[in-house]
Amino acid sequence: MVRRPTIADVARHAGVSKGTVSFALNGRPGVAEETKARIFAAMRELGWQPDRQARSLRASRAYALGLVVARPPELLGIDPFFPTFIAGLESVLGQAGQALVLQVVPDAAAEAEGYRRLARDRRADGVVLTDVRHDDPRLTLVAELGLHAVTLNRPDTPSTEAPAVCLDDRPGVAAAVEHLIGLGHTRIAHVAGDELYVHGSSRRAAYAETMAAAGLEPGPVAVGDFTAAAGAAATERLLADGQRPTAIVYANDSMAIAGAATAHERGLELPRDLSIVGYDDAPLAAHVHPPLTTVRADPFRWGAVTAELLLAKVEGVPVSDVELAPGELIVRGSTAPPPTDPEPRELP
Amino acid sequence: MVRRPTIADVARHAGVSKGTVSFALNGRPGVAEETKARIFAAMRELGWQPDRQARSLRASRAYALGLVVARPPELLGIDPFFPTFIAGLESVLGQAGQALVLQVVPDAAAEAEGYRRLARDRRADGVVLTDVRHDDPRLTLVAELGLHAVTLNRPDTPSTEAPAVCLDDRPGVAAAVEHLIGLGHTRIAHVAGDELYVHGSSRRAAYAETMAAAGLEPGPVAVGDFTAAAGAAATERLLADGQRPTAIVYANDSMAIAGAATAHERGLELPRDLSIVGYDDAPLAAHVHPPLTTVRADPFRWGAVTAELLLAKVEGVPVSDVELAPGELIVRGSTAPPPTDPEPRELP
DNA sequence: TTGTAAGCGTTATCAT
DNA sequence: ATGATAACGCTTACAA
Repeated sequence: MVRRPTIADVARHAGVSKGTVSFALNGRPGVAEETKARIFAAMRELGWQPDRQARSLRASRAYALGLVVARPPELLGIDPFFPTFIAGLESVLGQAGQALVLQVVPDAAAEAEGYRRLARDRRADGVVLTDVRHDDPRLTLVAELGLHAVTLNRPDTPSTEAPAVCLDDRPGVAAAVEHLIGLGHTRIAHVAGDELYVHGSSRRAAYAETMAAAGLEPGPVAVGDFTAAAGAAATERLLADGQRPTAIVYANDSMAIAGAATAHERGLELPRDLSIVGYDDAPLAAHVHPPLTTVRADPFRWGAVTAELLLAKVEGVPVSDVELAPGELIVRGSTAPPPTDPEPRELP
Repeated sequence: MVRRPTIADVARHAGVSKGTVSFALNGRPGVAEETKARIFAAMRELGWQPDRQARSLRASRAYALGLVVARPPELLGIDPFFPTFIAGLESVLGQAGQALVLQVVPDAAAEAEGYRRLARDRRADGVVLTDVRHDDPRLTLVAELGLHAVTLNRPDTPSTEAPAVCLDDRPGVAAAVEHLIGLGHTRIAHVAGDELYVHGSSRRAAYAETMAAAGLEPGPVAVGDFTAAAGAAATERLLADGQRPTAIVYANDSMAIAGAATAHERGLELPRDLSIVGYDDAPLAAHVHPPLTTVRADPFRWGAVTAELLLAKVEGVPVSDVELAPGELIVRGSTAPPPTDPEPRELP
């Protein structure tokens, strides 16, 4: 570990003062072209880069963004969203010389503590708020903490402080329901995600509205919490019902895959006896039996755009909400016309 | 945003000098009990906490650990390991007032660049090396960069510089093979992970050794890369074989689940016609059809222990390798005795 | 156009 | 036992 060169070394090498080097570096007016060239040559020669820690102290900036992920352990491993979203964030942050500081915590209380730590230790200049909840308390929290923030999709009480990066999940769910209706289904059930979250209830609303728009009675709805176990339990409830649905739209792929397994266990054959649709297009979706019809969003791009927006906001650029292209329906083998007999066959 | 108090404010408030406050804070000898009490009272009263950025500059430390995850996008979303491992890291780092800076990159070249950035920007004091490869070039890289490091499992040329946190995957794979042998299987195939990685080849070796120890011919081995698509393709190859295996041991759950779907497509019924075993116990493993027999390690604990070891190393404490309890076999519905007819039934 | 010097908030080294 | 003062490496008034 050799001592790394400082701005003073560069200044000495170029025969100028520290201040001049700083001005040249940051492109301020008032440095002659010729000296500027000499300074840059010295920088290259010494391999000097401004020290981030010194700059951080001086500017009181972290040059980093924060992300606190609050997920129960079972949900963590299966959600295909986060890793790809983070890769998207990173694709922008890396270029910008910024870092991502990540926290993974089990629940909402620990999450709040996470934001507090981020602010107290000046680890991040801004944070990304994912999994927006109804009346989300984090909006006021981050405002108090003086952290810049952006939300993924709009909270129900939009904050003027935190712009939203929106990827509307309703068109995808609507397309799924319409696809099933087009196949001839009329008894279409829904396994919703946790209604605590905006994306849980917006998917549910899209389902109900699309059914209603087609003149169909919105079928039974079972609420899960996005985990595979909840998807299995919800499917149990729906299938035990007298008027068994011929199709089920799930709020995510994990629940859909677990639901398919549950249907299998009950002796149903998919998609002959039951059609199912997921949401996310998880990497496994194409590789289960039958391959899962689902909705594919673009988490990578979502991450990239989120990073850009938040960085701009941190820099003081005025920003406003961004709308991304909605996810598209990917039709695979888990959907087919409903059974032809007027009444669904009895369960064995 | 009110100006936060500095150590000078505390000193003034307590009627001492900055130096004395610092000594009291860091528990150095040479501060009278009575003044110490006065100083702590002042700290509490003003709500002062030492500023991390100033401390970082002074000590030339980041008070953070780094993790660079290099994964192809398809593999990212499905690997149940990372999120839980990170949660484990976090459980220790949070307590210790440290942060985790994460990078997610697509390939090995970007990964090296990631470590360079971490070091150049002084973002992390140490890094975790996951997915250890044979002749892993990262060991010398991080040494050059002056980053402390620990590896997950031992590289084949163990570095004295970077201790390893080991969770041997061989006993789990051996238990899987023995379980199948106990059920009466003799033609047991293996779908290996990428042989580039130590955990790819160690699982394969454990499979082969256990077969040999039981006096069985190690069956065909197909190599995948841990993705679902590769698992499906590998399974195709194994099933197309004349002497079709009656059981397959996969190097991870993603490939196993995809393999099960492939077998289904070919008209096989699981576990009657084919038994399969995975590795990881992904959250979905218990919720596919049939529920997957697999090996469960403990990524959370692995993360926690890794963080402890790496922090100790950063602090200059002498450390050595740590061995964790190996994963255990979880028997579910995807394994059963082989078909009774002497020859496996013909494929339709 | 350039140099000087004063911060940013710590910790460490000297005195006292 | 405590106080003054100088780093750490940068940015930015202000002077020249």
